[in-house]
Amino acid sequence: MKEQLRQAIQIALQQCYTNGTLSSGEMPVEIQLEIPKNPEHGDFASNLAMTMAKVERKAPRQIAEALVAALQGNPLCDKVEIAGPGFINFRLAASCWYRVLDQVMEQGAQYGRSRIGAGTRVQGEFVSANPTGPLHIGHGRGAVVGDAVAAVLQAAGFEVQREYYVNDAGNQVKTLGRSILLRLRELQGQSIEFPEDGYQAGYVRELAAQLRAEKGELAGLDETEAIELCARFGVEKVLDWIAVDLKIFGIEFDQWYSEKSLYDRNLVDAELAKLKEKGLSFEQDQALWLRTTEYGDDKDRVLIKSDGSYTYFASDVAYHMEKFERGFDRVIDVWGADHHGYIPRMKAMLAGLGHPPEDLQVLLIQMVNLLRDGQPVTMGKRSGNFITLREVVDEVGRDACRYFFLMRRCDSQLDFDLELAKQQSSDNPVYYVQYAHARVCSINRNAAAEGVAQPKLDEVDCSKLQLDEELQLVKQLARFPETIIGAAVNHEPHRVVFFLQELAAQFHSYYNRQRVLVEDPATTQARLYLINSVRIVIANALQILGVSAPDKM
RNA sequence: GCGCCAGUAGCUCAGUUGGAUAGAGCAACGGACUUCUAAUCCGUAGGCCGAGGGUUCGAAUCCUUCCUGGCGCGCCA
Repeated sequence: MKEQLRQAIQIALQQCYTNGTLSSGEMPVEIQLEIPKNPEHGDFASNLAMTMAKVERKAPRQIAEALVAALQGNPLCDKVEIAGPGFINFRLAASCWYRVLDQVMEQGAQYGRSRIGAGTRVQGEFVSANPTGPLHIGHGRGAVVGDAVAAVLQAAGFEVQREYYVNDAGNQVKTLGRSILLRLRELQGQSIEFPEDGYQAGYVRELAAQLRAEKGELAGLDETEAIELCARFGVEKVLDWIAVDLKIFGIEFDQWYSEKSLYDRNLVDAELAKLKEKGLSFEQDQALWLRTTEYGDDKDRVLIKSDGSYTYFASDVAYHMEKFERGFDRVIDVWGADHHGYIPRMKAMLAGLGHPPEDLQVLLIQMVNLLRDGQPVTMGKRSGNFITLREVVDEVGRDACRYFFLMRRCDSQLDFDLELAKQQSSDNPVYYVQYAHARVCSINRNAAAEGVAQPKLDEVDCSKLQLDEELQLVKQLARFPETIIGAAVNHEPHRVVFFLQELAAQFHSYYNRQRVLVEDPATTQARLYLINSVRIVIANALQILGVSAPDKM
C-alpha cells in the first residue's frame, strides 16, 4: 500500500517537472512516508515538500501545493491535504484498503513475504556455545534471536544459512576430557583431587559413566591418549544434547561447522599465510601478531602464541575468511555482549583483507539475569550450579520462552524470573496473541456448524465493512509486509512481536464489540473474510517467530 | 583510566531511523459474561524521555560534557 502511494507521488513529481510548476528536475533520493501518530493526519504523511525546499528554493507549502494539484483525481487517494509547516497528509480511499484483504487471501501463507533481499546470500552464525556442557538460559536468548533474525531475513527474500560453529579444538575441550577422565577414575574407586578449573557439574559424572559403559575402563592407554579419547567422547555426547535441546526449542541448523576441521584441512595455516603475504601479520617475542591497530583496534592481537599454540582468534580469523570465500555477501554473528571487545579486531581483519567491515554484522545479545523468586541464580559452567535451557523450556514452555526472549530489543538486559514466568503463564503475552488466532478458528467452527460457507474471493462485498474498527484492522494487516522488511534489515525481530500484540489487541476489541456471524449473510461473509485475514497474518507472523498458532485453547 | 550497551509512567518495555499533542503491557482503581471461548473487553489515573549545553523549521531520537547501572579491556576461552 505504502509502495503504491510512493509510486503515485513519483509520477506526480514527474508531472510537476514537465509542466513547470517545479523546476529543479531533481528526483529526491527517497520519498519518506510515515504513518502519523494522530489519525487526523491521514493514513500517510510525507515531509517531501520540506526536504525539497532547499533544492527548489521555494517555500515548502508552495511545493506541497504543486504536488497536491498533480495528485488530484488519483483513484488511490481519497483526500490529500497540506498541514503544518508543509506536511502532505494522504487519506487513501477505503476501497483501496479493502483490497489488502484480497491480497492476504490470495497469498495466504506467503502474505508478508517480499523479495527485497533476493539474490543476497547471508550467513547467520549463532549459539556456537562450547561443546563442554549443556546450554544455559543465556544461550537460549541468542539462539532464539539468531533464529528469528534468520527467519525474518528469509521472509524478506534473503537467502540465509544457519550455522553453529563448534569450538572443538581448544583448551576447553581438553579440560572437559580431563574432567571426564578424573570422574571415570573416581568411578573405578580411585581417590582423586578435582582441580579448580575442571568442570565440576554433575553432567561430567554422567558422561564418565556413559563412557565406561560404551568404551570400557580405558586400560592400556596413557594419560594423553585417555584424555584425548575422553574429550572426543564428551564433545560428541554434549553436542548431541545441545542439538536435541535446540530442536526441542524449535531451532535447527543447516550446518555444524567444526573448528577442528579447520585445522585438519590446514585451513588455519593457509589463511594465516594469506595474511602474512599481505603484510598484515608480523612476528615479535616469538609470537605471530595480526596488525589490527592499522584498522582501528587499540592493540595488535596474537595469532600464534610463543609456545607455538594457536589462539582462538587465529581460528576465528580463518573461519571468517573462509565464510566469505564460501560466497556469502553478508555474515551475521550473534554473540553474547561480553564478547563485544572482539568486534574491532574482527572488523580490522576484514578491512585488512579488503572487505567492507559492514559485511560482518555482529549482533550483541545482552545478558540474561536468571532469577528464582527474585533471587539471582548463580551461573557458570565450572561452578556446577546452573539452570539449563532445557529445564527452563520444560518448565515455562517453548512458546512462552521463545516469545519472552523476542519481546525486547536484544541490546537491553533481561531479567528472567522462573517463578514469575510460570505464574504469569496464564496471562503471558504469547497467549494473548495465540488466543486471538484460536478465536477466529472457533468462529470458523461455529460457522461450519451453522452451515455458513467460507467467503470466496470474488464474491465478498467489502462495502459491508463500514465500521471504523474494521478499517483499522485492515490497515494493520497492510502494515505487515513493511514490518517484516523493517525487522529484517535492522535485525530486530521484536518488531514483529509488537506488531502482533497490536493486531491481537485490535482483534480482541473488535470481537468483544461486534458479532461476526450475524443475520445478514453478506455482512457475515465480509466479516469472516476480515477475521480470517487476521488469522492468516497472525499465523504467518508467529511462524516466523517459531511460535505455534493453536486452533483451540 | 579507556571502550561498548542501557537509562522513557510505580514495574517491564515500545517509539516507524529527525516529524505534528510521547505510547503499550503489568500493578492500582471502577465497570462488562442468559450473546461466535472472560486466556477477553471498556473506562480512570499515572511523565522534567537520567542532567546540562549544542545542531535546525522541528530532538526521546544526532553531536558534546557529566551522572547512574551492566559488561569488556590476556600470548584466557
